[in-house]
Amino acid sequence: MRSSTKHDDTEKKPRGRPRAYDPETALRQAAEAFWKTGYSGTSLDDISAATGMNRPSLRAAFGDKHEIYVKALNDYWELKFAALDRAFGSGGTLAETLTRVYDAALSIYFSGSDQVLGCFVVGTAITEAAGDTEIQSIVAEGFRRIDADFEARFKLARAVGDLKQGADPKALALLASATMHTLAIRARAGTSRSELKKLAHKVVSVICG
Amino acid sequence: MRSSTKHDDTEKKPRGRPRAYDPETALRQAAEAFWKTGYSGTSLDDISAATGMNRPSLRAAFGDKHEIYVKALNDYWELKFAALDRAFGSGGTLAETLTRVYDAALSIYFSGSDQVLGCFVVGTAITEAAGDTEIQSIVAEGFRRIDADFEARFKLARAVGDLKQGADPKALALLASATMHTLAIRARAGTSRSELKKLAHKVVSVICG
DNA sequence: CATGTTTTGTACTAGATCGCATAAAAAGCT
DNA sequence: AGCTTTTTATGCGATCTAGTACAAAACATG
Repeated sequence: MRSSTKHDDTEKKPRGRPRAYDPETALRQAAEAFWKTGYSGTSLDDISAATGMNRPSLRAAFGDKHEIYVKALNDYWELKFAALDRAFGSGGTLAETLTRVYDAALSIYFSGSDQVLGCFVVGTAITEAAGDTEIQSIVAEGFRRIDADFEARFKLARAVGDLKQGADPKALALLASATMHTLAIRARAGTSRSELKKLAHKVVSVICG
Repeated sequence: MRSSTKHDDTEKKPRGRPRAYDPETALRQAAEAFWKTGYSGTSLDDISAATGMNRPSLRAAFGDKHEIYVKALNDYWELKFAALDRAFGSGGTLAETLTRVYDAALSIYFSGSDQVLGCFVVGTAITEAAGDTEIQSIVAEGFRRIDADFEARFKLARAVGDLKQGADPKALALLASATMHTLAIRARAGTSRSELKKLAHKVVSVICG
């Protein structure tokens, strides 16, 4: 938001003691901790261990536990949207695009360094969403966006003749999103990546065939 | 398991002080507590408050926190399977059956007394599944069974001519399960019941039409 | 009515968890 | 070098959490 995603040499050096840790990577490490054990299952000490920062530094940098989680959640959505945008935007047939989208999702779901963690949102935020309106609305907004992306792609496919005229883009978009949800769930439930790739392939065949 | 689901008058009266709470309803109350706030987010004191039992009684009746949760999880699967079996077994066309199945699922997902809680498994067990092999296998086994139920129903539909010969029952079963998953997720993310009913209707139309 | 049996209710211990207060460290500025 | 600023690091206190020990209560049996 405010500072150096790309280093900006016009910035003056800050006044006091320099930070020992990069905020971006620290947030990502905190997110990984939440990703493994969920919001309630992760203590600030866990996050402290994951980032190498001590608790007062964590608080100064990101706020309390809830704020850290919300930042991690927003960060995850950005990561995911970026990956999906790339998958949606690389051209090709509808089937090719859908396959790329699901591959991109699986790459994230299987990105855990030592375990399979699935989707951060489905795997951790959904649990909190029931009792936390802020998290709930962040989650819902992300889903809306993905639904819209799918729907736009199906409309395009129908216009181009890649999909038959009678097809309902909104209905297909919901099915496409549902497929992403089931991938997220099943990844965390232990289904292997190759199995999920087959699942995605079958779905693409049904939708496009 | 061992005793009175239906009261069994051949049982002798137990020897000591009678239980103040019915184990079955207590377990259901404990499950509702977990359902709201997840495994880690629910303390034994919360469960104690929900059931009216104090902690030593809880432990004597159900074991430690993890055992209580596992019992609640198995109990939920039983409840859900019973509802699905009814929905699958009531005859009618494929479209009618699927609609009944999703209605049954939504009835459970919206059964919370004061909030919408979605699916117990998707909303709470999936979070734990990543780091808990016992929970993971219980979850995975339930999914397998539902997948199989759907597949059997699609095979039947194809045999009866309710579905075109080229249809792939396994692929459709995965789509049908995915739809249930997305209902579970979206319910907890705040989507209204009527909206989800429409979603299910669209999916049924795509699958059957 | 005394005894044994089982459950309930209270209370204590140990450890986890979080927030915060305070000191020490590391830099820039004059 | 001394002062200011910002971060890091340590540690304390209050609360939460889980497990368990122990006494009281409630019942059946003889």
